[in-house]
Amino acid sequence: MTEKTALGVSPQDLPACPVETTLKLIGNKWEVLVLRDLMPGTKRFGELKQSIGGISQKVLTSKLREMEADGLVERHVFAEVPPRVEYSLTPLGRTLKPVLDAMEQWGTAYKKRIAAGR
Amino acid sequence: MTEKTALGVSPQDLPACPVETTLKLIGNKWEVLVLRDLMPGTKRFGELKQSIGGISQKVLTSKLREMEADGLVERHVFAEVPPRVEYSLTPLGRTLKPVLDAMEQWGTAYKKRIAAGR
DNA sequence: CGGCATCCCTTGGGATACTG
DNA sequence: CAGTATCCCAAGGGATGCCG
Repeated sequence: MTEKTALGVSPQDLPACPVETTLKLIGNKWEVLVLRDLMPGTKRFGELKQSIGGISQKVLTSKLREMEADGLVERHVFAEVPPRVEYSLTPLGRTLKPVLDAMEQWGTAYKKRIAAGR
Repeated sequence: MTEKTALGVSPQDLPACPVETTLKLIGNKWEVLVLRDLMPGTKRFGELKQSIGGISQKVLTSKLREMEADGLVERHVFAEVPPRVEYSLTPLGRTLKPVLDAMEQWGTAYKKRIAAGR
């Protein structure tokens, strides 16, 4: 890794194929679901854990850290008792909306197909 | 699992969220890459293994079987010596093109971003 | 060539307990 | 509440060898 950018990503580390590049950032199921749940707006850690469903807090924490390092997610800590931490998408993270939308549309169409018995 | 369809998928098994439904079918890195490489057209097993890159034939075989069971991929065996097996997308598989396109476009834009040092 | 079968290892990821 | 720290397990996935 040479010549790091602000995001900690150097261009040479990225695969030649754009699709693989995307997979590097959101190739994991949990990452996609975090994206989906933050797309509408800011959420607290606990809310996120609940809305994703079935994720342990250890994994959620690690995924959020990765996505933060990749510049997709922002973390805001409030100096309160009890502590409050809010997560939101960065502008870069929000640019992934078309991908999420495509997935949502396909899933919807697919379910109609299945329901129709095809 | 009750009332199975021709694809072996029953509607009740699908998550309520369309995005999760899509993830069930192509939530894996390899599955996305198989899709990408079959999108242009038919490929033989060996070609696929090469073009995907970094996948073992055991994993490729298992992923192709899964995708075949899900109705995304078709398998054509030719009775020749040496044997030839060709894989192609089904009409259903081809409907995933918008998702792949969205990922490709995002990856391209992201790499420009990184190259520009942002 | 295109598989299975087998062995084996790394990793993702869950559960629990503890802390600021 | 939002973590960190352990422990532990199951699954993903690589390598090799054999077969039709």
